[in-house]
Amino acid sequence: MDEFALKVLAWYRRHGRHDLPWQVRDPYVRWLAEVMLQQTTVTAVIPYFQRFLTAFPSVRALAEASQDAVLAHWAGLGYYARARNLHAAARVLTEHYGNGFPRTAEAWAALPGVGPSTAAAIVAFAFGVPAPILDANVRRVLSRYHAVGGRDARALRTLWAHARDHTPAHEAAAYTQAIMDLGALVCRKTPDCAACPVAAGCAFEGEDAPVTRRPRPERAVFMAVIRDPDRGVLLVRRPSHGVWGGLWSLPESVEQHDLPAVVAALGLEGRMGAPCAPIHHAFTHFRLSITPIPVEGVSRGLGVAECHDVMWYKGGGLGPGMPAPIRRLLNQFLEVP
DNA sequence: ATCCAGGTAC
DNA sequence: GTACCTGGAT
Ligand code: SF4
Repeated sequence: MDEFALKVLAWYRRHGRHDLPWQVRDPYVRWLAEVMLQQTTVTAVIPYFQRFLTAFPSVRALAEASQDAVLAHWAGLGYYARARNLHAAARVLTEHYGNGFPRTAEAWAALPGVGPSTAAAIVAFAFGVPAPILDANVRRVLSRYHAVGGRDARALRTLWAHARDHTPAHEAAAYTQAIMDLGALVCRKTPDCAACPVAAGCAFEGEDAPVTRRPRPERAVFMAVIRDPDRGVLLVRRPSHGVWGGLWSLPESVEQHDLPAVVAALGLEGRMGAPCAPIHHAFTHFRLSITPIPVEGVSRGLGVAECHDVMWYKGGGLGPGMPAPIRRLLNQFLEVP
């Protein structure tokens, strides 16, 4: 076996993570966990993983669920295309694989929301297939160990080749977790090289390739908080593509003076209250300022009936799937009416 | 307020 | 290349 892999495996037995809740063989569990772990840290994932798995304990249960139920259990975790893709992929799996699963990384990667690293991690963990991964942790380790500069396509190809060369034919599951843990626990942004099992062969010179950060433009929206003593707060479903796709949110407009028309289009009449203090929310690619505007005295009996894209929410329970800042905002409004 | 952690789809 | 999220640390 590759010397590098031997050392990483030996380190992992003593210092790696062995009790994460998804460390089982079940392909469904590993798939769910790997998708949740995309762009998301372990501590953020754990509570969502457990709730989600309780609600949808099998591929079939997930496939038979509504998208609303799936999004409700994903709400707050972010990157909601993951939930929509997971749901769609569950339906593909039940249709094409029955109660079975793909056995190759290529077949997994053909499913929506499963890219090369996720696919490789799934087959390595569930079936012991020696498929290389290159997530952020592995990439950091290998780019330093082999002194691969740059973040361009050529550097990426080189790193994939190194990942493939290091991945052992046996113990692929343990090695995959081991190299991820090494990146997460030792070869962090500021590496702890004194604790690293492969320091002797490492070519790291102390400088990573620079990351380019784009400036984040500002956007602003106004959101109507339409309250009714009996029915709660009115929510509308967001379009299935774009930010917060498919989640429930508040009626909104880009211009404040357009908000009454948005409310009127829902068949409602009420007084526009004074705007509340804006909420600031940062996305990867822009910053959003949300100004809530309470709408009071909505006439009883008026308003569109609840339908596929409009609902009243009284609070309590899991509730509909809402973006994190909207959830926080509503918690305030529903606590202090 | 700003930085930081983290893959896939188009 | 650009779109897509959140919570925690500083
Ligand atoms: S020696 Fe340091 S830089 Fe090299 S792989 Fe280990 S932790 Fe990373």
